[in-house]
Amino acid sequence: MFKASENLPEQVARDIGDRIIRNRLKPGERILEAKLAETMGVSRSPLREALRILEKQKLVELIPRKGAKVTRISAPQIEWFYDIFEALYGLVARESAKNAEDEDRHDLKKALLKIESAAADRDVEAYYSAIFEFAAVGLKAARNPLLETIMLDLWPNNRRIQFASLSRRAKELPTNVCFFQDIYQYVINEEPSRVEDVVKAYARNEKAFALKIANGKGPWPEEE
Amino acid sequence: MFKASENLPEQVARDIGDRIIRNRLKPGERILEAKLAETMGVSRSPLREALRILEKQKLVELIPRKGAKVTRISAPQIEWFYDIFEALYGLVARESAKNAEDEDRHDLKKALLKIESAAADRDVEAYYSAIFEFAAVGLKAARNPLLETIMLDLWPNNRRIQFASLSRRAKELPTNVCFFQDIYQYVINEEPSRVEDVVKAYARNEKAFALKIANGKGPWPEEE
DNA sequence: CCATTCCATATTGTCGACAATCGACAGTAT
DNA sequence: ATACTGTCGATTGTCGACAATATGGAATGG
Repeated sequence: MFKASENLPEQVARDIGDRIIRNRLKPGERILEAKLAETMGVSRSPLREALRILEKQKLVELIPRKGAKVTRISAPQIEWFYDIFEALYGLVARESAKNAEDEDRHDLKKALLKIESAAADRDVEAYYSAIFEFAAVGLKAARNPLLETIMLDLWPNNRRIQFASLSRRAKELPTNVCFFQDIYQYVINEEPSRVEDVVKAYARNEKAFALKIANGKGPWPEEE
Repeated sequence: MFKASENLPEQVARDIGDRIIRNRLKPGERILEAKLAETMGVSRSPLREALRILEKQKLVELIPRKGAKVTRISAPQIEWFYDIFEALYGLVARESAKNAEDEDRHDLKKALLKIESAAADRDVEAYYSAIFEFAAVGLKAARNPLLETIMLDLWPNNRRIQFASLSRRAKELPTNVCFFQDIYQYVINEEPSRVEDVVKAYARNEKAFALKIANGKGPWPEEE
């Protein structure tokens, strides 16, 4: 089922994580090691390591001697997540504006163009792929590898929260594109505190949107 | 009464983590699973899980098929760490001031008293134990469990950085106590942005101190 | 003399089996 | 009826063995 060429636990983690993000594994659902391992054609050892990876990404909760559960995600968790996201991505933005090299600016421009074209096409999938790329470039430009690992670990959670609202976001895209244009411009002009403010505002905007969705109608079915 | 017997991987992780913090395992040093497992009288399975925990705490670096290495910690790493610490602890501080209950304020007062008495005694060990307690109370009061787990994972790294300078800190204690007195006062008065500023200033202060030590004389012997 | 290939060895990755522990349920005493 | 206790099946935790892979050094060819 999986190629042995690349790291097995990470592949398994990516697969399970994707199922969680796409809500095929429900919040609160228990994960049985033996069953999942057999389903995926691996033994329990790599599967258990995968669970540790997913715990680091806050997609599952590991309770000693009781097993793994998919983490819940509703209004409070969304607030918790975006508050952290705001603080950390504000830092990323500031440091990017301070430390970016020409190459980074070039990559950022490329990512911005992708965002713009995806938004113009109303292609939500491509749009999210593009903003991830944009974020990744910013992360690299910030020149803080520790921050980079933390943010990359948090990213699946971001995707997970956004996933539920994918269909409703099409009409919001043009508005959000402005944020990225501003961010790009301020990075180019090396205005750290400006770009920090914009990114934080963007995070608050995302938070409000996600909360509106979550409260309007629980898109994340609970299951014990 | 009796503490529920802890699970093995966490005990192993704490033991190894402590050795890293106290610099008995040197930065860059490779960790051999079989040897360490035998030394500690456990098999490789719990030891490998312990390594995953330590990776989450950024005390070791896990490289697939090449094993585990103790992470390096010198000037750049110190900057990376404290920049993140500043952003996140600023958030903790602000949220604490907003969300603290009477009980939290009471616990904070107790922790502050411990800090003050330890500082008066020039008891560096007790001082660090007390500021951890102070920080933990703040973490609880912030009412953001996600942030709490992230910060608690980062804490060993904080201790590790501070460890090298323990002996040189005795004379600095009274200065630092003022920070905590301010923090306490602003939390009590529910002034989120004030306490955020103070905590961030504290973080920058710690960063500068740690960098001074690190540059003055490399207290963290490297070893390949 | 240097680079390259190949091999022996050391080390990590994966597996299946067994032990320890948990949760549910039935049985018993009050 | 209720609370306690023992037992059983299901599930996680740990182990030792084996497979896959990396590392370092010797042999080979340029």
